[in-house]
Amino acid sequence: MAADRLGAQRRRRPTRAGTVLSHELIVATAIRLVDLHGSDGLSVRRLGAALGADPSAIYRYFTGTDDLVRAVADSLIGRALDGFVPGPSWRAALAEMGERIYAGCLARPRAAVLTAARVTGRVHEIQAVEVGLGILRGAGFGVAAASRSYHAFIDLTLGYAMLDAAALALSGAGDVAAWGDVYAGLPSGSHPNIAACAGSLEQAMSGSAYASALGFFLDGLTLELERGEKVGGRFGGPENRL
Amino acid sequence: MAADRLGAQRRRRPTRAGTVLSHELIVATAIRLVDLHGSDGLSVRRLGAALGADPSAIYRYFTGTDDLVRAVADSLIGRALDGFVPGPSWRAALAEMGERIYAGCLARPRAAVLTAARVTGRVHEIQAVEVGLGILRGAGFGVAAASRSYHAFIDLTLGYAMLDAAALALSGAGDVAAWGDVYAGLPSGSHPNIAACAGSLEQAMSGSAYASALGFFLDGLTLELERGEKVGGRFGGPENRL
DNA sequence: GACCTTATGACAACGGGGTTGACCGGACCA
DNA sequence: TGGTCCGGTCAACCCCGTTGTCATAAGGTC
Repeated sequence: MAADRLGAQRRRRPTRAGTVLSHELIVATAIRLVDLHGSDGLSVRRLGAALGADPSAIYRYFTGTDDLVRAVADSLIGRALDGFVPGPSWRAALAEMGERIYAGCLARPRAAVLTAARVTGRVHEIQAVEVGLGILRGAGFGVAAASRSYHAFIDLTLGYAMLDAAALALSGAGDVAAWGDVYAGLPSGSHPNIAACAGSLEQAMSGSAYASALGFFLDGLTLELERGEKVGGRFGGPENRL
Repeated sequence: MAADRLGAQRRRRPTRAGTVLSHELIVATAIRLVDLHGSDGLSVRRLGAALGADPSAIYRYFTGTDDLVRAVADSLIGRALDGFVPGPSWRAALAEMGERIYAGCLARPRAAVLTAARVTGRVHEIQAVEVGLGILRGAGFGVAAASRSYHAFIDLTLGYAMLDAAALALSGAGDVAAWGDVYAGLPSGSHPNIAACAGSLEQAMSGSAYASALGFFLDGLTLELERGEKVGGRFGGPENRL
């Protein structure tokens, strides 16, 4: 009986602590919790406490943890792309869309780790797919090529976002410290290349490679588009390489 | 007291059930567990049961769940790159390395989801970094460029691997079903692009975009290398774009 | 306002999880 | 033979997700 998201619920009784629950409030509180205590810090019980409500009340709004996480993911997508309207250049539009999503993930790394790999199937994600496909189709890709290109694009973005977010989220907690601690002191005898790169390795690993990877990717798309236009006109056949 | 990985432990007492524990056995059993019951199926208690040992015995070998997961991750890296020797062509070598890691992740998607974002700081990962840097430096990249390129390369690979593994691991469990269920039936009025791409979207989303993305990436690296060689000789300055 | 319906919050309980400290037995060395 | 200590076991701690049941206030109807 939980989580019918159609139509705002009509009867809202304040919690014992006085707060009035809603999907939005719960999701927002969950995001705050994750930001604060890390991705492990999100638990139904803690969320209930943070809301001033009994944990089980959450099950009136979401079918379970999974459903809640998906709602969180969708909310983050919405925030990242809020107010985004693609300009005339498909390349610039795609670049901005990617940068926005990437930046949104890095802004809340702990939440991104939790959500970046999820398919939400909700409004904001659907909207993003719609806009992304529109950009690509407007550029001249056919439906098959646009679908595949969008997939490659969004996975590229989310992949880098998740890895960089994970590195950021775990900063100092052990994982990333390894780049400084473990890799810095390896002897050049057994690991000549690591030793040679010692200084720049840690710096490179803590930075982001998304921007350049996205550039390469867009270059590839551009090339493919030109090739497709030369061969098959505006709607490249489905047999394009990508 | 736990988990001094230096030197094989000398005193091994068989478990009540008769098995003789070791780091390797525990890691292998953990991988088997994850493959079987999914990433949530790995628990210290279940692992203990599967080993025929008390759960707490595991803490004699690993400091905690995190340490164990890192060991699992490193073991998977080792398997993926076992016997890999880069050939003379840096591009082919990097491509094979990427494909191996990617394939290794997809072969055990449930384990990959758990481990792909982790920095293990252990032997196999170190070996992989050493080899990868060697390939790039052999191609002519300077230390800074090689470090950055390796980062971009490995994140590209792991990012796609993790997303595709997640999609595979959750097949039928809700996430991926969304592409068929939610996106297939959207009206063309409100979502014209999704509706137009309906057929190819689901297909595109279930497939992999890694191969083409890797191709784009290698094209970009090649271009950058040529440009660097034209400008600064064999060792391009650290100010290269990537 | 009285009354019924029902949405929704609270409570208690279930099984399972990670982790720890105490215990202890047997393996190794002298 | 005896001491040391590695490493397996046990019991217990507190946290977790989830569910079934109950209680109560919101909202509509008359």
